[in-house]
Amino acid sequence: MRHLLIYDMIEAVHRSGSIRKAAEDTNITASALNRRIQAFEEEFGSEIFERLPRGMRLNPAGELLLHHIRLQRQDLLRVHSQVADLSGVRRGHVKIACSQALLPYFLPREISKYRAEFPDVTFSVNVRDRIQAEQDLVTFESDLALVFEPAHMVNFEVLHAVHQPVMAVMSAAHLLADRKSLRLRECLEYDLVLPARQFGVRVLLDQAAARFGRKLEPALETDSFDMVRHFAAYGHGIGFQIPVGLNDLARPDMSFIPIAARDIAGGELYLGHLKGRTLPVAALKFANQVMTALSYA
Amino acid sequence: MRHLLIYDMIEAVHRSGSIRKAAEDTNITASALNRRIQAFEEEFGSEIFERLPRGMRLNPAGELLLHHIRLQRQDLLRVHSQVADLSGVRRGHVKIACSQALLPYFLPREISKYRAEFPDVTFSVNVRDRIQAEQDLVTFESDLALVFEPAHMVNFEVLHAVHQPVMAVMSAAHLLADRKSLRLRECLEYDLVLPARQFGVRVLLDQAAARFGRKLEPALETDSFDMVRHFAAYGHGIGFQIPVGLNDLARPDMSFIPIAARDIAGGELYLGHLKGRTLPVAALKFANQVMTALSYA
DNA sequence: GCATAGTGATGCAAAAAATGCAGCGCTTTG
DNA sequence: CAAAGCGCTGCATTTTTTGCATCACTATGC
Repeated sequence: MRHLLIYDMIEAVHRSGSIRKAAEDTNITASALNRRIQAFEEEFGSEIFERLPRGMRLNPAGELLLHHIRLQRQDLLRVHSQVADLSGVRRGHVKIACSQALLPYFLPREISKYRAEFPDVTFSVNVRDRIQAEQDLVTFESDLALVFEPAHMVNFEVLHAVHQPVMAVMSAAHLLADRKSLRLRECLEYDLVLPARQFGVRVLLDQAAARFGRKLEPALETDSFDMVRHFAAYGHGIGFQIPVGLNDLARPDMSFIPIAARDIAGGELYLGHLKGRTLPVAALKFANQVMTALSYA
Repeated sequence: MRHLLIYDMIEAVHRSGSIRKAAEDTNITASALNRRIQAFEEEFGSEIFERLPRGMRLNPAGELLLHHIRLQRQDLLRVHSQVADLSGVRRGHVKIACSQALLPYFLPREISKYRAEFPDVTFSVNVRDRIQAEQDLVTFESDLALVFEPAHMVNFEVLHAVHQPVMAVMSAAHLLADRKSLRLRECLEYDLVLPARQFGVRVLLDQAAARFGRKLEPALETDSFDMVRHFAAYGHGIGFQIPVGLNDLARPDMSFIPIAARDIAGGELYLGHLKGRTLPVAALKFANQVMTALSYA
């Protein structure tokens, strides 16, 4: 959109931190770019950049404007997608920020299912912890977030929530593998493989352990849920995961056993978007599909 | 904002229904305007106007775009007002759609109070019935709506609600003027002056009368709440109003008596804005003031 | 302590885009 | 069937934007 080029330029300057660098990205001369920024500030009624000896930085007014620009752009995208929808074409792009737990089974399955019906809809999936996910929504980096026990929820509008107990994950050959339920205390007798502290499951585990005066000392601490599963599968250790990230059928060599609710109540997996946003058609339809999938999981 | 001129042009064409008429409003030639519209449609990827023999009309895609344009413009206004706020200047403009009942005392008082603190904030007040008010929010004609018993509430995000019993309004010399409470049945013995059918108070009255098999036959039916008060004050009739529109001190010649709750439960006066909107600073601050005023009314 | 490389700003001429004018083809209206 | 109103378009003109060269300034490195 030619008339919104100035917004691209502002963002380019913001990203690169200097007019000259931004000029290259924008395929324009530094002088032209400089004058457009100046003209814009003149019209806007206030400066939006601080002029530092090393370049340009957004001032508070610029930060506010930047958010408007992003909102504006995303809303225009939504209009485009709705217009495409009018003419019967189902196009669009859905951007998802999600917890690692959704990657192995849940999201691939849901995305395939959706694209089977609407092959012209494309997806981006960004792995984010529960703090980053909300930030992603604020910057319009993602349309939807699917996270376990999100941290703030200030800008988060919940579309759906589903309860997830904490599951112990171990080799099918493990001594405890045939149990229907496990007490947390029993697990502590074995090597533990735990997700890093920024993850929701870990927080729940730490809290539970603290309640009976223990501190968890994992044999392996990792930020990869894949690693948790693999280490548990091939060693004698015990890992922890939430059900949505597990699949009995795919792993007959492993055993997944819920931790007794009196030890760890579990947490909520939330699907949501930025408060007050109107989602593009494609994102909204996909969100609806995910909601039913979560309900019958 | 020069780069958003095309939006003004689109709106001008939409308003006037033809390029040639819109060209005059825009201070531009019809040919130039025509080509800008065409260029925009080209870029946008689809036509936004239907070409009729008598002029131009927005097609569905155009309607969607128009809403985006309005949202975009209002959000930019909000940014401006927040930027002004940054530099310590409290500027802005607050647009209110409200019921007639708020006009005589409530809004003048609140607006004065607000402007005493921030004299550079200006206001527009549009009198709207409960159906129009919501429409006003959707078209961004107003930032805030303050209405009694709104009709749909689909696009309405409630900030505050306060209960309002229905009050009988009469001359201080009226036979019933000294009562502490009135049954609806008693009022029906006298000449009635009622607001027209689109108003919330009237709806409540009609419903209540219907419950004991009566149909209200007003001596005077009017769409002016002022008229209701004046007729009641100078005749022997009885009018009806909600408390927020009345002021004992200002009218010692009149008497305001609540109708028994078992006859008419009353209704809610709502303060709200368009669902999902971020209000400009000034509108938000004023809304907060109104909320406290309503709470202690 | 001074050269260097980086920054944003600006005057001026060239290039590009937008505009105004006049006129075409069309449809409805009286 | 003429008149009036509509959107559209070719062409000359005006306005705006751009690129180049250069200035003034400030950290950084030797």
